[in-house]
Amino acid sequence: MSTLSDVAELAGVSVSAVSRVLSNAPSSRVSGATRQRIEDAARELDYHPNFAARALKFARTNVIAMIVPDLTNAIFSELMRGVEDAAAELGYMVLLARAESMRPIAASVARLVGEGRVDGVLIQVGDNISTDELAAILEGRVPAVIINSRRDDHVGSVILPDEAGARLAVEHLVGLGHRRIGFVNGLPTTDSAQRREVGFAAAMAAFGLPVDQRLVTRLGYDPRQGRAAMAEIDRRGQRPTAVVVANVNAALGLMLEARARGREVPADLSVVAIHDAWTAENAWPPLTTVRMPLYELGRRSMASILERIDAGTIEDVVVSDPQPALVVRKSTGPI
Amino acid sequence: MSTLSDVAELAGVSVSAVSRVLSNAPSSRVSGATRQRIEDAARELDYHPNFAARALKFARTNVIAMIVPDLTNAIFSELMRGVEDAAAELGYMVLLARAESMRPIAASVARLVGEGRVDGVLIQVGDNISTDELAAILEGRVPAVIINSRRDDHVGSVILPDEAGARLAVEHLVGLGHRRIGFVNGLPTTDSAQRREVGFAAAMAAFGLPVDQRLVTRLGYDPRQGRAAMAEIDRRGQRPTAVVVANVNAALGLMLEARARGREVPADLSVVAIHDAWTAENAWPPLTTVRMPLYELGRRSMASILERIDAGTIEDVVVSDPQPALVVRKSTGPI
DNA sequence: AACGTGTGCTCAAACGCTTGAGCAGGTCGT
DNA sequence: ACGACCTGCTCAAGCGTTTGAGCACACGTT
Repeated sequence: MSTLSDVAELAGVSVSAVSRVLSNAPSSRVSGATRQRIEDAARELDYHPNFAARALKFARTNVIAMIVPDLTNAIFSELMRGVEDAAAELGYMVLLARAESMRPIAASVARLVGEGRVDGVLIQVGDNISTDELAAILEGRVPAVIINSRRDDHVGSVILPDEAGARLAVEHLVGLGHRRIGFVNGLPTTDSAQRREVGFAAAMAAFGLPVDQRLVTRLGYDPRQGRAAMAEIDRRGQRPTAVVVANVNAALGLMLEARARGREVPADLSVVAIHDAWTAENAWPPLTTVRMPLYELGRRSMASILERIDAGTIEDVVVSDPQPALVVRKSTGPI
Repeated sequence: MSTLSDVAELAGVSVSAVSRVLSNAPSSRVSGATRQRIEDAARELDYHPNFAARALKFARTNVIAMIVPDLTNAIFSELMRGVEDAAAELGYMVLLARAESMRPIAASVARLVGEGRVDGVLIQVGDNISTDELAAILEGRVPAVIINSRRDDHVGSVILPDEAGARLAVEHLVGLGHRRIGFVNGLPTTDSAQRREVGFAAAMAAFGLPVDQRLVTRLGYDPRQGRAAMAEIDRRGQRPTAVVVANVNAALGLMLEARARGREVPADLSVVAIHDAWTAENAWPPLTTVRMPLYELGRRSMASILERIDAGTIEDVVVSDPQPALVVRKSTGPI
């Protein structure tokens, strides 16, 4: 790793000259000849500006942290792809941090920002932490954007059109003739779960269908909790002809449990999940889903945190381009 | 973000005193009283040592980069968990970089290390790049460890006991009475695929069973390629009673295609895959797998890169603790 | 009284980079 | 012929840390 002064020495000029040439400053005022010598020297020594030195000088690292509840979630990879692509285009890098519970989140965020390792944080909250707690932790002191959870506060957010997604799922099922439709949701404390439930209820109401609370569970987004939801609905002695599941992962578990209980999908039970992932098309039966713009969610989040950092703007965004779209596979059928 | 001199001012001492106290240097020689004042001041100002300044001083960032072919792979999350846990314990952070093809790998590694952003890189190679190419890129100049691919060269590696894993799968199937056993492998250029095939062949030989090349495909590790493998074996007019699939993801696709072709798993075809993941237990039928120590692979990789950085040691490690273990679910049955 | 020896601090340089200020020499206008 | 101005550079400070060297004072010894 060669430094500016190595290059300066080789080119026979001062470090300032080299710095100005290599970062082609507007007011460089360097002759063509020296410019050439400097560029040659830099190339010969394979010069790369030292990251730490620039970070120290500018109090800017061009790194943002992405904090996620778990890596297992099939949704994460698509989201992350969006974040990374946008970051790359804007000259940023992404530091990934996993945080299972709230305490590590508080600790990591404090360290990351306190030490000046990152310029800002992107936080994808899961079931594990409420938005209120989170906001309390951040207290608006650190540039942060919350993904998938809204918070009209001193911290920005970017979310998906969850109501619309849920509505699409209901419309599909109703179109197939279903009327006894269940809803398998995430934890009721989760912001996105709340919005999806609102969307579900609104869509049902629009069709003049009642929401039977015995067909509604709020156990969580994971496969295991999807299984539990199926078991719970069964235990209540209920037989919906179709269910909207708020998350692909939960839907996978739910289908498994349905089968274990002798119920065929879609013959006995139609299943449509919100969020699409590669696991959906490789499930059996291949899962009908509502594809949400996760990639764009990632991109938009990155844009939003940079806005926050550069301009101080705090915004709450809903990413609805492209619109949520129904992906019909084999897990839904006519009644 | 307060600095050392802020603390020094508040405590009424010099920055050096503060530095020595807060990094509790062995030769501090500070009175109890000033030590107390300094610590109080630091707490009051919520002082955190600036990362960039330390990095500049020590030419060390305590960050390592993890480069992966794609985030979608269910295997990745377990591996990453191991890497992160080990990193956290050792005071390191992980910078995640995705790299679809070779060129970005070369570019990112060069930048990351050249700019001194990271102290070393962990590279999980996929089907997309050969180990030879990779080694050429690195040329031993950057501290790197390759995961899942061996390379007895100027670059370290840490891999899994792939032969043993494949053997376990074969033993399970033979124990169930199968004799016409197929092998659905990753691309033949992939190092791990080669080892798994060696293990498969050796195990078959140990049982006195022939390896019928018409039952062997080498199409890739992805679900899509698993589907293609099933189709290909069918096209060859072959009917194995069981297959060993070199990767869970491919196995999922293969089961889907088998069903599409009217073959029941496990009644008509037993399927066992190498690598366990949450997708395996949520598949239908739940997939029998050979669980490999992926978490430990991650941990060991982190340990290995730090060895490389600190001591310069270049090692080639096989992670076999815990041993590969058969996880019997519902995709395999007696003939 | 002079001297060594701790003790408890401070000084200042260095890590690699950026950037406002300054300086020598040439060119131009009057 | 003399100031004004441009051109092409260099100087030096500063970002926040660490750390060897140094300094003032107190204490115990001869």
